[in-house]
Amino acid sequence: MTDTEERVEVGTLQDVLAALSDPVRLEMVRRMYAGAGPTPCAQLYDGVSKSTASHHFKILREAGVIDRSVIGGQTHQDLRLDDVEAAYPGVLSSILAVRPAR
Amino acid sequence: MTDTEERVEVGTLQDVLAALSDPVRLEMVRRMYAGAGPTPCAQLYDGVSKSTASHHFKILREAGVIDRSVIGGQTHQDLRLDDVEAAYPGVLSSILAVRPAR
DNA sequence: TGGTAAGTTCGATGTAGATCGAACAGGACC
DNA sequence: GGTCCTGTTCGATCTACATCGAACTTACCA
Repeated sequence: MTDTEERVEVGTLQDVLAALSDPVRLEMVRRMYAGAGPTPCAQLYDGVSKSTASHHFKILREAGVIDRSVIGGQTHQDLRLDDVEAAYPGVLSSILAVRPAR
Repeated sequence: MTDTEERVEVGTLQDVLAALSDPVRLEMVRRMYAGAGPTPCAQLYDGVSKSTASHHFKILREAGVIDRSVIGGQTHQDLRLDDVEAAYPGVLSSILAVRPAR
């Protein structure tokens, strides 16, 4: 069962850039992109604690970069690539295109 | 007379995003882009002090986003759009494409 | 009905950085 | 030589935020 929550507007360009300027968060976004689809939280980071990760998810969510959904009782994070692209064409996609291999 | 200084490599993507995530600095970059060409420092900001502006210039310079040149004894800042594009295609140009009018 | 696992929330802490004024350095110009 | 003008550097300050552990919530499962 998929239970998608209310999705807020994408934040300002400033919000989006600030959200992506943190290494932990950029890595999260990259993993979501690589995973293609809702991904359980725990697969999106390592090196920081659960509470820190949750803090970063919140910032990404408030910037409108990601979305939260609950699938079978488990929280998943979902990249809102299309929405961000619609708001700021090329910004997120070009960032994700950096470092094609590795 | 144009006296361009040693130009360092463009920083990491993280550096560039962090540099652009500050409102004062993004505005500086936008004005340089609009000006098209080396621009005197004073025209690139308002609302902050000289020393603060100089601090922001330094961060942009260290990220490889801008360049400093001295024209007729006066310091000018110059956007390194081509260099940043070469390193991270589409990133800076798509950011600058946001908010076409105003 | 416990127990475990996954996320969030809550304080607390530490550090990076945005900001300022004042002092300094280099040209242009008189 | 003096005197603006422009920009950088230097400390100092203050706030934002990245980080953690601990407590709480909810859901699944035995």
